[in-house]
Amino acid sequence: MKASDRATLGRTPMFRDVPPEICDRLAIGAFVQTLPKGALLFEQGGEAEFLHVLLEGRCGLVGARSDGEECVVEIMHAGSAFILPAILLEAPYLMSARVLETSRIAMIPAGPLRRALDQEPHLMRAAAFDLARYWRILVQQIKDLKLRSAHERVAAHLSTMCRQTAAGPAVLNLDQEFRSIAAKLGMTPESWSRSIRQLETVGVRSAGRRIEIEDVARLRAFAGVDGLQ
Amino acid sequence: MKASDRATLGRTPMFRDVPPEICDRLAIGAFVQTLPKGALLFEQGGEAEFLHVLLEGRCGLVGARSDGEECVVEIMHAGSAFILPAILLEAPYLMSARVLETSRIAMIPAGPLRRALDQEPHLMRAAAFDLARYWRILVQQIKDLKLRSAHERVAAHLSTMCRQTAAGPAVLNLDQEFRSIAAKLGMTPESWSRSIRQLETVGVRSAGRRIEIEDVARLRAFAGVDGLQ
DNA sequence: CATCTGCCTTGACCTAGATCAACCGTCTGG
DNA sequence: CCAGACGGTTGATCTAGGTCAAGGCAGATG
Repeated sequence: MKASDRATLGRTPMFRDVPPEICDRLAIGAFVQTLPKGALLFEQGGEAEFLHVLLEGRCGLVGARSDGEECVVEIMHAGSAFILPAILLEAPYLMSARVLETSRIAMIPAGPLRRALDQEPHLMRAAAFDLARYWRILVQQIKDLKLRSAHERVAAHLSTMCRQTAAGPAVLNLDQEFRSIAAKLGMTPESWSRSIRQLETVGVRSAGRRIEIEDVARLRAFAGVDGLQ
Repeated sequence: MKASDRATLGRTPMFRDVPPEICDRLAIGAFVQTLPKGALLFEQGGEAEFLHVLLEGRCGLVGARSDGEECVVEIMHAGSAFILPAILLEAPYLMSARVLETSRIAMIPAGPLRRALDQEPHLMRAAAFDLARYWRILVQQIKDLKLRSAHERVAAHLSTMCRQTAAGPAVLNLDQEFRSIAAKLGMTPESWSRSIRQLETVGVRSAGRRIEIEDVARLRAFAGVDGLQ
């Protein structure tokens, strides 16, 4: 593992508060993979052999049915560690992971990680906090699916995309494929397209990947955002 | 806290593997509440002041929109601890909790718990494992919502209700209100009713709260259960 | 015993969003 | 330069499941 990768790892939410010497120890046993778009990182039902830390790029966690139907459960961005629960519980993966755009991924072997977790309270603490953060993200997503319409989910997504802006105008440059965003939001690309259209009524103007928002507060109000996310 | 409650607490998944003396310390600062059906345990957006451990009964975790619309995210059964993430992160509740049937709940103050977590690796470890288990439950639920139809979710629910039976016939006696189950499964009571009806085609016979299943394996196949839950 | 209230079921209807199909830019490789 | 391939848009249609309204039934209450 290169020094620059080691540094990136140390800035990750999961490892940020872990003493450097523990990180170093884990980094020694780890390696970094660069994978192209479309690569399958691991498969639902498989044994968890590595903690994956996304240094750069984007990956999708997708659930599959027995009949081959798939859905995107979550999209991981640079800095995210997955899939810790499977490692802790020594349980098979609940989802597959697919690379959405060329990614650099640190692979930390499960065995040494489990041992380090048991020996280093700091690391276990970091793991617990990381899990707690993800728990909230998942809960938020369930709330989204259960009590927001597709239009509202799109509005909520856009407004979290510009979370630094409290109110007033904003401009977004969406770099993800629309199909991935749509899948994450639990809708088809067609519906995403129509929703973007629909949002013109609350001051959202779109031109390709560039999206102009007249007033973020207005968009938030439409989405029914509760300030908890 | 009564001795019997203390014993129940010690059999909980969260506290099972925690050394008794640590449990005792927490139990001293804790108290037990008995609440009737309908009581509001805590409210979305509020500050997390207690870890709640459900000793007996059932509670629903419900998310709310700003306009008052609500949805059930999860139903907690006896033995479950909630809501740990809010306590760890000192973040406001993402959901409200409502008592679904008369419940006894151990209330463990957040401050002492946080301190104990930081001092006792065993406790932090137990917390991490508990969070990991819940993470998987939530992921499973998202997969359910995104790639199963209402009928299939009902089938899946029934088949997990009789998870001790691998195949062959089974009889269930559902003691929860149907409306709660329906809400948890993300559908209306009417749809639940119709789904139960529909499942007659795969050998499910229902009479009030008693449900007979001709062949659990057949039901599982219909639900597309993947053996991971 | 009669009434009421809450839970469940059933039927008729409606709508959000999926599906299917055609089409349009843009980018890539020959 | 042209031919695909790919990602996105748009329109037409279909359907799962929500909504609304009307009972039915059982347990609580007078």
